[in-house]
Amino acid sequence: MDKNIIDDPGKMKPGYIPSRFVDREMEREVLADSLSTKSLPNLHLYGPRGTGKSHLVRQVLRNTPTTLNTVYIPCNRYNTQYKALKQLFQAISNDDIGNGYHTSLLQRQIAQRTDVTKTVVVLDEIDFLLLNDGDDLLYYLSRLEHSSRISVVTISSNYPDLANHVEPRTYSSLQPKQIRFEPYASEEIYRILVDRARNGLTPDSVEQAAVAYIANQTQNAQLALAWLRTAAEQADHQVTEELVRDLGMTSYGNYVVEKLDNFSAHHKALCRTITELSAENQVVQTGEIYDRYLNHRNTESMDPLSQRRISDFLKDLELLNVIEADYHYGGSKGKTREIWRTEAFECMH
DNA sequence: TATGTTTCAAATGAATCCACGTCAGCGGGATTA
DNA sequence: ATCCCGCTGACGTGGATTCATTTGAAACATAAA
Repeated sequence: MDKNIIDDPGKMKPGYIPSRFVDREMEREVLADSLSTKSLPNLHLYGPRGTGKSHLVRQVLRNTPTTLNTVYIPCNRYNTQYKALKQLFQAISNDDIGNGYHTSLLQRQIAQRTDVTKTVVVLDEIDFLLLNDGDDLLYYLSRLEHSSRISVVTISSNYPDLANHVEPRTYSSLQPKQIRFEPYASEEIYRILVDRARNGLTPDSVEQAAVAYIANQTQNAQLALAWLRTAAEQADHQVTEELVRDLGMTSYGNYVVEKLDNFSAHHKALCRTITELSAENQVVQTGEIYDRYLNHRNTESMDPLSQRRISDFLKDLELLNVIEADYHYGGSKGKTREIWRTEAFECMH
C-alpha cells in the first residue's frame, strides 16, 4: 500500500491560494467592492499573522477585470522604494530594468503609464519597507497626479493604523480605508484544515481528532496549514492525533523557515541562535545573542556582521513575529532589549 | 603611400542604489560614593 | 554622580550597476608622389 497520502502536492504548498475561501466573506466583499468603484480608494489591512490577509487580497486580485492593472509586492523582499518601484515598473510595462537608474526616472516612467490604466498596488508586509526606507514610496504613490486611477493597498501584521508610522503629510494624502482581520476562531481553523485536507490529501487520511487538536492549539492559519502539511509528509497511511502532537515543534520550525524565506542567512543563523539560547534561559539579551552568533560563524563559514547590523536584523525577526522583544531602559542591564520566543512557539510543546 | 574620415567596440567616467560599518550621543534604573 | 551597554540616527565606504563620453584601432576613402 502506498504510504504517501498527499494527493495534490501543489495544493499543500505554502504559497497555494485556494480558489474558494473558507469564511472571510465580509472582508472579501469590502475588498471587492472597493476595487470595483470608479475612484479607487486606498486601503490598509491589518490583522495578526495567519488571518488570511495576503491570501484573500491575492485571490480577489485574481478575479478583477483585466482592464485593471494589479501588482503584488511583498515588501519583506522588496524593502526599499527603489526595489518596490522596480517591481511595479516591471509589472505594468513588462520591461526589465536594472539597478543603476535614478529613482526619479522610475517614478516618472510609472507616472506616465498609470495615467492610462487603472492600477492596484498591493504592498504586503509594509512594515519592512517603512522600517528600512521610510515612507517616501507611500508619499509618492499617494501624490500621483491621477491618484483616483491608482489604489494603494497596504498590509501589515504589526501596525493597526499607519498614522503612527508615516509622516502626517503622507497619511493625509493617503487616507486609507481600514479593514481589520480578527484572529480565526478554532472552528474556523478547523474548517480551513478540513477543506485543505479534502483538496490536497487522499480521502479519509486524516483523523478528525488530529485536525481538532491543531485547531485548538493555534489561531494562525498559516501555522496550522504548515502543521498539517508536515504531518501529511511524515504520515504512514494516516495523520493521527498522536503524530500531530509529536510533530508540534518540527511544524513550527517549518513555519519559521517559510517565514524566513526572503531573508538573509544571518537572519536564519540568528533565529537558530535565539532558539538555542532560550532553551537555556527564558529571556535573553542582545549581547548574549551577539556573542553566541559570533561563535556560530566558525561552524557556518560566513563572515560575521557588526552589532549595529544585527540590531536591525533582530527588529526584522520581531516584525515577523518570530520573536518578541521588550525594550528595557536603564537598570544594571543598561539600555537593551529582552528577547523571547513567541507564544506560537510555546504552544507547540 | 600618406593622409584624412568613418565606424564600432572597449575603456573610462560619473552617477545611482544599497549593504554594511563606524561613530557618538543617549537613556534611566541600579550602584556607588 | 556614575555606570551600564546596546539602541539609534547620521554619515561614509565600496561593490555592482547604469548611461554617456572618450579612446583606439581597424576599415575605408581620397589625394599625392
